[in-house]
Amino acid sequence: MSQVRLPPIQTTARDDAVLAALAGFVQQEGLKPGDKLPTERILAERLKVSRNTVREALTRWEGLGLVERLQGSGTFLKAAVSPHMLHMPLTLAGGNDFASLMQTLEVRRALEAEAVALCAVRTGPQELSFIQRKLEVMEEAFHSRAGMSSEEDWEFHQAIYRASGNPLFEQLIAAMHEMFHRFWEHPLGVRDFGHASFPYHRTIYERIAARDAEGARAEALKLIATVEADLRRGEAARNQARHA
Amino acid sequence: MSQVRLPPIQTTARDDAVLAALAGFVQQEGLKPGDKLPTERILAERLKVSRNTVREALTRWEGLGLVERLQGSGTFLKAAVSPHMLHMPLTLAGGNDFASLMQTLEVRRALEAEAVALCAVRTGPQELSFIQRKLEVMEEAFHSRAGMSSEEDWEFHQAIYRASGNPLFEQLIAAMHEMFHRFWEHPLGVRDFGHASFPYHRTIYERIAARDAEGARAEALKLIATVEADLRRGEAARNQARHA
DNA sequence: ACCATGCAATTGGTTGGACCATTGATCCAT
DNA sequence: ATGGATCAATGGTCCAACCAATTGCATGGT
Repeated sequence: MSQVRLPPIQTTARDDAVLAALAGFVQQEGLKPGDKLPTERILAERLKVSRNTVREALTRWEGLGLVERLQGSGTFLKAAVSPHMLHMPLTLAGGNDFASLMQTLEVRRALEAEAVALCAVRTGPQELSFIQRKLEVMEEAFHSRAGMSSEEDWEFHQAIYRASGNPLFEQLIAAMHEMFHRFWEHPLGVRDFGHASFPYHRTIYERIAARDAEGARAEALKLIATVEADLRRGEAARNQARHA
Repeated sequence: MSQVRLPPIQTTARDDAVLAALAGFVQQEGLKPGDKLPTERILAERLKVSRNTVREALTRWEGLGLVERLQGSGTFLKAAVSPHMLHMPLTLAGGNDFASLMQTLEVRRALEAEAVALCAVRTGPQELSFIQRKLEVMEEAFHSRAGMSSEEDWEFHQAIYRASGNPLFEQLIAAMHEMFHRFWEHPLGVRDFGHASFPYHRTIYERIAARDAEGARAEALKLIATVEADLRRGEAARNQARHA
């Protein structure tokens, strides 16, 4: 690495200064996600900068998902924020075709298997009961709504990722989830999608509760396999329809 | 899913509209990274919006690393941009370098194991010989420079991800790699870092060449384990020094 | 008392215009 | 031809006003 890291001195970095100050304020004030932070006008006045500058800074935080702005209401913290944090913007070029869907699923398989295993090792009793509650909600929704439980399903998985002790898993799989749903908006011909995966949610939970990391990983892999099979089944049906 | 996907009509989404229009422009014009895009003033005029609005939109892209703004010079494309892409800013709560490094490493373990296994199944003879060449370059660099071969090391791994047939793996692990190196800038006490992982590069290659997916996965896990051990060793030494 | 309607203050979103700071090219004197 | 000064282009900041959505309060009807 011959290129010594000498960033050119920045005589003008008001945005960063604003964000740094705001991060310090948040920490000092002990603000948590959901709390409201000061008005743009107040920030501008206090920091002795233009409201425009404040807005550009907040726009950056909004883009990073750290903050949510509601017109007429205020700006609210959306995630924990600390003075020293690292942002790694990731842009994925996802297509809306079968191949892209399979690719996101492959990544999900890799991440989910590891997250579930970590969860089995690390989760505490409190998080475990939280996961259990999500599981029960999901199972009830499944039975009462004849298999449509994708929202509760997702919350169950999220609870697991959160209990893995590594926030990166939650963020990455959320990205995969969103890519998946780009395609999912308009139902794509696979009826009863997700039915086959249903029983594995409980088996995964049981393996986690038993602290059986490898068992949990195996069950997660089975779950992903059923989703993959559903996907292939739908694709085959679609190809057949097209050739008819 | 009781919550039907009905996004509230947005009477005000000028920023997004600007970015959508700009993304379309970039694609239509065939602009590539490094190219300069229109002036803020021109964009404001053409899109019939205020320059401030254009600026807020570009600020979002800048925050996502898609664009670079140089005062006095212009705004330049920094990454490929297409109308349909997913932005997922990853945020790592800093403050504790060691914890952050371990978190990126856990994700890398999940992804690398799967990528290596997929590679063993899918790679063709041409990609295989490419990987072999990267391996030999890396081994020579290792021997001639007394263990410093991080650049060639990385290229070897990249070749494998590329041969996995799933571009998402390459993008995601590249993100992990960059995060890892953000902390790595200032060497943090672990001398001979990476020495222990050296032999596993060849064993991974051999398992891939033998089309042994599970064997390759096992070797990759061993490699990650050595890196993790190095990391823990350095952390322990640092803690000891602090308590002295 | 209770509830609904509507007014008014608050707050983020947008606009237009001005000026500053940096960059890069152009032009001029040597 | 070279070196330096000048100037236009461009992003960065500021200001003051207005628009649009939200919220809460006050007023009035039941």
